Amino acid sequence: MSTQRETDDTDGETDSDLSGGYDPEAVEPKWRDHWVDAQTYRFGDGDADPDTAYTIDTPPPTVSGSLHMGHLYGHTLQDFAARFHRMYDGDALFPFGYDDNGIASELLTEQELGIHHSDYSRREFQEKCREVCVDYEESFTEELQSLGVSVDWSRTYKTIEPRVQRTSQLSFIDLYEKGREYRERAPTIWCPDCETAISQVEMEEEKRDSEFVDIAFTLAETGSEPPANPQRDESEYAVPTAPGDEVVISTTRPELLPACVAMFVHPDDDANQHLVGGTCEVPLFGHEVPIYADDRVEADTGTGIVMCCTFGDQTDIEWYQAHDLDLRVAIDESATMTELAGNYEGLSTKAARAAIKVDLDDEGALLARDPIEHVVQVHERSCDAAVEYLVTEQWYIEMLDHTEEYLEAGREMEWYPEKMFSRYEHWIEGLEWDWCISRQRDSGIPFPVWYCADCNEEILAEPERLPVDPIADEPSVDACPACGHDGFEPEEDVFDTWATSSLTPLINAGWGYDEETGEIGFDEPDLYPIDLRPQGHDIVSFWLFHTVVKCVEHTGEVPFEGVLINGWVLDKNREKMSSSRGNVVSPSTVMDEYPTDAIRYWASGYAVGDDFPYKTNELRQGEKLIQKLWNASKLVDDLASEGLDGAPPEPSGAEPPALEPVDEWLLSKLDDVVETVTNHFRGHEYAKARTELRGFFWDTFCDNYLELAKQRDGAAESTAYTLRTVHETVLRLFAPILPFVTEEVWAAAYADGTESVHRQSWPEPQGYDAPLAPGERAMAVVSALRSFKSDRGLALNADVPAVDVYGDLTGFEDAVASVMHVEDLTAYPDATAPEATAEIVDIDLDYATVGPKYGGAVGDIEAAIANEEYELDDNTLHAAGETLTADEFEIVEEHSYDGDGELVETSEVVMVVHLDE
RNA sequence: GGGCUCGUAGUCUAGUGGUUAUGACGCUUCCCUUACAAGGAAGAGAGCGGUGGUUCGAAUCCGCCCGAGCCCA
Repeated sequence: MSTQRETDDTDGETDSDLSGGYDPEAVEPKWRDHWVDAQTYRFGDGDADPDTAYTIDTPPPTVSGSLHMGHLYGHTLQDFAARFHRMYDGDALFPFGYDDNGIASELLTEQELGIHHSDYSRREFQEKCREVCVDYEESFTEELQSLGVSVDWSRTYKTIEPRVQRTSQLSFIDLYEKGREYRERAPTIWCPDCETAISQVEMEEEKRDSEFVDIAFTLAETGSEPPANPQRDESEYAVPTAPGDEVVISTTRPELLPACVAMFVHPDDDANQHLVGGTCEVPLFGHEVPIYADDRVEADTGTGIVMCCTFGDQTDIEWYQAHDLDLRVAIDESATMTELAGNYEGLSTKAARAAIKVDLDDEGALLARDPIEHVVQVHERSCDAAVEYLVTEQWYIEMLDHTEEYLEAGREMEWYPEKMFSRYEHWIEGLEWDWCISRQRDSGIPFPVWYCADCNEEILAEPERLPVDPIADEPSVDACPACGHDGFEPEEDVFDTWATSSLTPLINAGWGYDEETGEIGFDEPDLYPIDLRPQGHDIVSFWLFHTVVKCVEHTGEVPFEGVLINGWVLDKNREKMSSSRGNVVSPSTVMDEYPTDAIRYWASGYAVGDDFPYKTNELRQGEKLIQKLWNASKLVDDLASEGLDGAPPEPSGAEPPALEPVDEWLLSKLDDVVETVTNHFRGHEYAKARTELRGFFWDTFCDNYLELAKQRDGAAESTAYTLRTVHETVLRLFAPILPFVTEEVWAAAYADGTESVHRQSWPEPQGYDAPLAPGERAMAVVSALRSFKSDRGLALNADVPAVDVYGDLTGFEDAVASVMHVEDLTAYPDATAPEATAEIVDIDLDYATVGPKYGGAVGDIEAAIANEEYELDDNTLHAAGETLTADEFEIVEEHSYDGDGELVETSEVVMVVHLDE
């Protein structure tokens, strides 16, 4: 919509005036195009100090489809912060990136084109990936721009682009030189579908239907003398005691039998202790395996005897390492049975599983089969293949020795909301693996490494040569520095996606190698550390964590001042949206039906970090508000212009020499609102800012002040000034949440040229400190008179001959009288109504002071008051043997009145209304 | 199984020890009052998931139970 749009006559497009109704369908596209064309949000154009300007590190999404509600909410939330701080701090860096070098992008490409990466050369496949990603990214960008987020589109990046490749490879070299990386042959988590190592964080659990089978091994020898009467609770199988007896295990994976290297029983399993130290023969395959005791055996599952294969799960790996077991590899990188599997060689694991069951059955070794649903570890999201554990050679970043530093880094950041820190904390405390960063894939960023063909010496590329592709490029050295050999093998692996996407704070601040100084540093050091990192709460543990690891290791500094964690958008029944449930709501549907400002208003209405439901009736609130804002603006425009005898309104109009009390009252309230709202925005409390602002604008400004202003013929200058000042300030305060309608009104009422409301400074309190009490009392009188009229079926504009108010209304008499159509309004400060009698009906205790002071006696005091067993003299209350001072209680009176007119009494005001003249 | 959250009118939400619990949507009644009927005014509607404690006092603190979600095994 925006990037490819024709750019004709943008000046004409932004014409705005306040006539007619507000039409978001016309206004919003106009501004979203204009903002992109005019580069309204370009960073660094103003004269703001880059060191104090606000910076946001937006985590680059992987695009695998169109925008979903999570994107919509996440980006909107970031935009609240960006827009507020752009005004508050003078400028804001709000960049954007795409993560397109990961396995997710490759899977998308395979899916989209119906191909498999192994059918192409690496280069060819990379080309295809980029083509597919470009298409997706373009439409994603358009959708994001149509949301109107204030991203600086001149500061975008893709993680596959050469600049980012250079950064990623430099990161590898820097960490290598710091001694934080190593290469090792060890068991790794392997996806047989993608044919690559993956890290722990890329696994997820899935429930699958499976079959638990009981398989009989043959006992070759026992480790010690069996007990006389071995008993096993709840087992249908006899305890094996002599060679030749059956040793029964349960498994879901019989195809791992050829990889079986040991058997285990629990050390507390008395019935089977005699097996420990003995051996068993594996059925079908015939090899003998030792029997050990280990407390990692789950005694409650199966027969209490388990087999250990290299490798079926993570416990197998632990046993393999702890007991120094053999390595028998029966499954290869593509989940095909190896030579070790004998007759089953060449079968897939699935086919082998079926075949082995048949053969076990033939041999009488298959004792039982039970269908079960169990949890398997699968490769995340789109892949879904069950993982294997293979011994392979991989690169790792060492982390386990620095966990305390990473924890400290987490403590130094501000967490919004605070409770999310514990998720980070627990993740680090539970870390068990270093970070495997190599992937056997095509479309990532290659390791800048070669190996000596003779001695395996690691030879890294020089920083100034980056980016390099070791497969295509030669190392800079002619001979191995270690042994002098002149042949080299390129590293064929690529980085995992987090190795790159964990560098975004560095990418945004221009971290790199300076060829002139030969040092690594920042192009824009003022931008680092980054002020804010927004993040979904599901990926705090890995994405955010890995970013902290990388940045702390590279710079020694914590990368973020604050972390903003967003929750999920749930469906209208508070359930997570998912395609399998069929409850997904697409942002484009929502954006077709509601103004973007209304969507943003809805998105601002929840505490940061909380999940919240998508409810269409919640979106109506925002719709109503933007219409109200528009209509109020029209009235302000009218009134303020007339007030100045037709002179055009100016936001910078000078304060008139004398302000009317009602105007000063409103400006004083505005000061309070500015202060409160600013604090809410600073603390990312958007919902509170929203509520405060809406309340002031709608209730105080529109329902009270504007209604008054409409009726006031005199005091024009004071009113016009106040109307403009408050209106203009409210626009600025609403701008981060409602960018379209505020921009449109601003353009119509205040912009003197091309300046956007989003480039204005944030309002500050102006120092009005008129006492608020008379104004509040005046509003209470208005409210009570409205109620009075409503109760009697009178029109709100019905004339009332006279009202006597018993309270101080200084300065507000005329305003109240005109708005409520009272012909003769008299206020009697500190006077009681004549001919009125007051009767004490109750005494309210001030529990905040009475409670702690009198403790258990409070109940007695209350009882005494209820039974009227108390005495009042002057300012003290005697009850239940206690004496309470004046500040500890309040007398509640009820008035009766037998004069002319009707007594109207509320908690705030007492008055007499005369309906007859 | 462990950890962290959450449970307030029909719906969404505010409220982290002080006693007629906030606001909005929806609902009822009245009103087209010189911006706005997508408006205005007046109302009804919850005793805060259940339960047991602590306290003079609990939606707020503690225990247990029920329900939901996320993270980690």
